Amino acid sequence: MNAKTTAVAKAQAGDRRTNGIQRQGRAAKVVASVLRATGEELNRVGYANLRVDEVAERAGVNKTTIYRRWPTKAVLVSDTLDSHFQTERPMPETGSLRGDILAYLSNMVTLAQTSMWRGIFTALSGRTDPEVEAVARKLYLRERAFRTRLVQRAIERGELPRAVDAELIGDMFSAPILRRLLTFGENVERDYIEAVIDVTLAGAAVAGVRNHTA
Amino acid sequence: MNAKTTAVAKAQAGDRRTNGIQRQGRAAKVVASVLRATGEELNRVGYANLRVDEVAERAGVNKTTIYRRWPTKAVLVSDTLDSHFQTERPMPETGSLRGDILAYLSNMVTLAQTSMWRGIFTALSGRTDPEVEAVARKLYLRERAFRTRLVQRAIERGELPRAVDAELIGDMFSAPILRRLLTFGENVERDYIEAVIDVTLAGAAVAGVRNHTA
DNA sequence: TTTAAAGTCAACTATTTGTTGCTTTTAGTT
DNA sequence: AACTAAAAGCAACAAATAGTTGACTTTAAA
Repeated sequence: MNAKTTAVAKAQAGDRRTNGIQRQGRAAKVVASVLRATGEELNRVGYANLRVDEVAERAGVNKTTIYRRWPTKAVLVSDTLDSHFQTERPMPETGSLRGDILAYLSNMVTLAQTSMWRGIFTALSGRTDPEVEAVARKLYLRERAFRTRLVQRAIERGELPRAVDAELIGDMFSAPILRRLLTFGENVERDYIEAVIDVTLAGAAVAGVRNHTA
Repeated sequence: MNAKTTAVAKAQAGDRRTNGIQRQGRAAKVVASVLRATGEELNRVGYANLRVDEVAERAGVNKTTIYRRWPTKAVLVSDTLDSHFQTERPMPETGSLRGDILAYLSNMVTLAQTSMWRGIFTALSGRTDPEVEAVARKLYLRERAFRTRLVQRAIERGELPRAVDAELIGDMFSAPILRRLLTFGENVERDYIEAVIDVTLAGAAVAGVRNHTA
């Protein structure tokens, strides 16, 4: 699926007539440049209007070069998204669940304001190809797990009752924010974020919150 | 923008040599057939892969006929969405806010399971054209206002404190459900819906929930 | 200096959106 | 029943863009 991986693997294999791994410097430069250009174009025109020719031009590279590495536009975008989700975000450590959630959501809103991430968010909303959908799903599950850990820790510290469904609480404080960020690229004010957190945590604190099975 | 409206207006205008409104029966049949076919194709292949030729074939109509009424694919889809949002949904009247919200969300989940609405939801997520985006925004605002009214009524009945932000509460019980429905077409179980409602209402009941400005 | 991987260039195919001119059908009017 | 104008059908287009191919050039490592 990932043409870059394929190319690297082929280079590493190298038969008798091959002199080992080569051109890594040049290849790395091209890959980095194309992925960056894809992200920028994504931001400029969105997924549906992304033109491979324009990505090539912005990257200072020939269209053919892109097609030799990435078989389709979908794979190119999918790889671009992937490359930006490599870095694991650090778990917030503010001392309170409320502070941790606020840090998590503020970080998300900040990211959504950078041009690169706007492009990525655009692609995630407008996805229509299986490859891109797969990346979106992976990211979604990763973020959900991250939020669940955040809440679970707080339960273990005794900040919330044991009966609380950590995954559900994670959904509840993130969904209204994500919906506004992703659906129309709306800005989200800090007051709104805090209000969402307050209602969620007040609701979670009430004993007897039932578990759901999912 | 809406080519159908334009055509009807032209027919009604009618100069000396025109014999008034004509062919309404035929025109209506074609419009209905094309809009239905568009919804069905939307469900089958999604917005990005929608082919006007295939819509025409499914509608039993020539491609040219579609282009004469709807100038672009985006307008066709936009009109299709519009035509399915005409009917105002009745306000639930179960006697309690919890019941009303449950009815509202259950109805939404049920709609999302029909093939026609799956298509519409697909288009709403994958929108990339201004016309389609405009319809999506209109629908979003309408639903939000509907939910706000639902909560506001309950506040006036004394079910929730006056200080509660009705719009925020509406966002909070709907966003997690909509996110699952729209983002990946996931099914949403009744337990999950009830859990979301319980946490939201418990949180809202706590006095001193701050208002946000938005 | 040699060599093979990787990039460039230009020309190509295939698909799909949207257009145009002409012909045919249809439903209301006479 | 014949007439007429709107609207549908049909076939042949143009334009944009994804993706391909083969011949040639550049690059970095041995």
